[in-house]
Amino acid sequence: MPFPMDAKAILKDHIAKIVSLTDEQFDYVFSHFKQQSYKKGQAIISEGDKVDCEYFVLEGCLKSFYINDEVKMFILQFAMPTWWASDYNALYNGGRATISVDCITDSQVLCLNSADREKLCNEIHPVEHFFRWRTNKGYVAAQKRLLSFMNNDARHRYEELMALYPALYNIVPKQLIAAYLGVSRETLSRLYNS
Amino acid sequence: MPFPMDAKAILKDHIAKIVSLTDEQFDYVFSHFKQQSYKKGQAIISEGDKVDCEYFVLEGCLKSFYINDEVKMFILQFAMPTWWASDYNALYNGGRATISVDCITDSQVLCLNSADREKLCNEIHPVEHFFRWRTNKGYVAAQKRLLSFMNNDARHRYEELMALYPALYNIVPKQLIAAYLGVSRETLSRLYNS
DNA sequence: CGCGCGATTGAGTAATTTCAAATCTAGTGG
DNA sequence: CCACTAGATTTGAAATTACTCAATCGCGCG
Repeated sequence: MPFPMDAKAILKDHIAKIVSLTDEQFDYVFSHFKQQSYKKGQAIISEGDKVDCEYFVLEGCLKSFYINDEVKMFILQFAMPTWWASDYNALYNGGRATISVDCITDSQVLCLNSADREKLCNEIHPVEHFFRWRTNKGYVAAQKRLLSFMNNDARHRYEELMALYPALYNIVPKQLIAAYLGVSRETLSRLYNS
Repeated sequence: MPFPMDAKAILKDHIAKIVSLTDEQFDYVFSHFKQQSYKKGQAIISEGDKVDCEYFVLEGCLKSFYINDEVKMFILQFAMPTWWASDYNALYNGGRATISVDCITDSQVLCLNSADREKLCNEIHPVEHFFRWRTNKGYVAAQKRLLSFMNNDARHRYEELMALYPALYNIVPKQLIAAYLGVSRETLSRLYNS
């Protein structure tokens, strides 16, 4: 995707699905976002970083992940366009990142500072409503995934994931899918060849 | 615990930790809550119910759980005093309950209708802020638990749970702990006797 | 053509589950 | 105070499942 893209329109649409802002309000909100480009493989948040932004994906695909002591990676989230990503624990509690975020493909993001988000939430009630809605969606999704983890085996979770985001199949290497499902890549491979 | 208890003071404290409301505002907010008593084992939300309330625990202990086709139970959350519980998926998306909620011990709760919550969020900006904060906490906690599920074995998760809520050990039967950790009760038993 | 990364396959091992049986514990009624 | 019962917990043994490690395969790109 060589060039521009109306970041503003994309964000505006996204927000308008939930709350209505006047044009001035939206312009003001938008002025707090910074657009950034990243290349495939590039890190956005690395373990140990101070985290003060969250990222809205315009284009491309990010992953947020954790790497344990045995250097095994676990993927918390794939972030596709109009999704948000960050280390929300560090972002809200002010610690250093334990969750990393990087780019699976070349990506365009809008980045919003946490202090700015709080300011906007304070100044414009509908913005606060929007962020409550968004977090709520994330919460419900996380609970669903947790349940699926406890209840379903890896094959079932694999099919669930593919049904939900068919696009992933072509974009992300299978080992990342395995890291999302919480199984070894060998196990995943055996799963869908039988 | 034979008798009263200042429900109002408990909720007021809880909210005041996050946002400040005037006394009139809080009185108004509080007027939308209904206090209810439940006995040990009693159901608050059952699978298939229409869900239109969420519950703030004043006293006692609830669990929210899912039961699968093989009648195996998985616990999403133990709700202790000042925690909130409901089937948030059904509550926000308007479906029937797939998650049930019941009482592990005799309990006192304050119940808030979803329509009322939205009304209050609309009318009083700080209330919306409060609920955003609360949901955010839940979101971060759910992500942490998800990671722990992928990364740690059952023993580790058991120790984590006990470190976080030592009170549970004396209150809830071990099989419920197992249902929370996502292991069989036999495995849990073997875990902490070695 | 051959390198390198990702994906697959095989074999042995470790962890968890299931099913069944034995044990423990708190509360009840005599 | 004791016997009894229901529910909870523990233990054993076999079966299942996923893991690791190692080797092989397949394919795109220089």
